[in-house]
Amino acid sequence: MTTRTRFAPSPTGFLHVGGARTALFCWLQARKEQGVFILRIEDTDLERSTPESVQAILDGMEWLGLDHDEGPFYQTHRFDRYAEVTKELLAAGKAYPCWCSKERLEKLREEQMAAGLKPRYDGHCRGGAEPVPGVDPVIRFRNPQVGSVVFEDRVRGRIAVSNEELDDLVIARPDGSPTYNFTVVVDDIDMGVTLVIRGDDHINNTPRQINIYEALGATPPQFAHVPMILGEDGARLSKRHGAVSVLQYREMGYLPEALLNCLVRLGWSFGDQEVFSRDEMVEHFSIDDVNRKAAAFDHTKLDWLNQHWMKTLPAGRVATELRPQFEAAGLDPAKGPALEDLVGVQAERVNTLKAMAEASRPYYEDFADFDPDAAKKHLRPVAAEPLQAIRDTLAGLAAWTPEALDAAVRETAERLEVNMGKIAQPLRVALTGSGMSPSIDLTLWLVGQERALARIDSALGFIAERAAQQR
RNA sequence: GUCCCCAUCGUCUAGAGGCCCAGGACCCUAGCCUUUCACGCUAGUAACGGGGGUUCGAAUCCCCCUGGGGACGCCA
Repeated sequence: MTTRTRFAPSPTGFLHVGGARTALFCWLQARKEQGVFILRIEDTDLERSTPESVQAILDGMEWLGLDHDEGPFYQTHRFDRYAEVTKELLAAGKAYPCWCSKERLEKLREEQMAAGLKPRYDGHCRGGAEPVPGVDPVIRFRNPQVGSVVFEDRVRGRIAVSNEELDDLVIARPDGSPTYNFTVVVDDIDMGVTLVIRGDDHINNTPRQINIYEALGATPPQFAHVPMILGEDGARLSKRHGAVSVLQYREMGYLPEALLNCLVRLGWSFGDQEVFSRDEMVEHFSIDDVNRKAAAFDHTKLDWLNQHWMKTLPAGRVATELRPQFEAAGLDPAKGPALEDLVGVQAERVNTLKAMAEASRPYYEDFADFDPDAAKKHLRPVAAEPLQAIRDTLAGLAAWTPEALDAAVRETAERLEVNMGKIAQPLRVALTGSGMSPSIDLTLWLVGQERALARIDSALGFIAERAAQQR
């Protein structure tokens, strides 16, 4: 039987990293077994679901490259189907209407808590109750009262829960709209899902869902409950941990390859291997190897992986992701070196694309001032001669290539009998305004001949002006 | 409160009774490389939560404790 997995987020917010990892695991397992990956939007909560969230989830999935084979299906389009199944259950006596008021239920809950019991519906209407005039009833599932539900979770192992712990859950509200525990079961049956991979906050729901499968005469799928992702402080990941939305990571300049790589290693490993390409993940991943412990999301590791992938991926691929960062930084890629060339030089110097765009500013637009510290240290009168010398050499250079530029700088230093530093540092400050940049040949290469000459002239002017002031 | 789940360096993890006085990676520190900043390379610090068992032998199996998380909705 072909494996069919599904990712079923509810559109009440963005796609966060926890959801993204669940989606990744579903996707990987399907791809690995050449199965089918289904996307389903669980939007039965009309109050909280928004079209923006749906779009954010779709965008996030697309950016990560987690493509689905079927769907997206929307539960709101399937209300007729749920109503139909509810009717069947009612007809078979496997569900019943309940007129209990919320007030009564609330009071019941409080009493049970006070008595040290687990709050559960007491079955007041289970035996058939008198309709309350003017009140639309909810529909409750008639859960077995004896025995226990046992299932073999593919990451947790055997889990057993006594039916005495469960109660008769609501499957339809007074207005007829269905509830979560019911819709998932109906959908997973209708969509032929064979393996349910989801967060372990759903473990407690599983036994009651299995009871519904059985009431419907269906064989439950396999389950795999993956541990949650925690924030860096070990608490459940939430907004206050900063970025949790996948799309925010794109904005911050992370590559999807890096985020995926980081996520896949949370709760899963393959020997000592840390770096995984998409293909390697598919090749080696197995849901059965996922461990049970909740893991904390580590941003520093993501930074490391991001840089790794910026250095490793084809420059053109990285450039594609870099382009939006230029726009965000207000930089025009047309006004400087080709982004592919830039990536080749900058990838090893920063760990996000955002930082790369920022660090590349001098190659795309003129800067107003020299960094005061760098200028003070390197744009001194003694630097005037080397700067003039290298300017003259550069002005006559026919080939503006890293090789030619490296040779030009070295020869000039040799000719003047000074250390490389004596010429490279002032030149660096002249070219970029700061004391930090790629190696001097590459810096020159990126700045370009025309700009380089003009900036050296500015620097020479700055030195002269400063000398005049001090005199 | 009741039920369920979890427990190896700061973090992610390897480890499925002897190969482990516990390995890798990130972070951090030191050194090397070097025209700056990085990259790279080398080295170092750092963990089996506690207590009982079982066993010739336990990080690995069992029990208790402690600590953490989750669920208990007419949310998903």
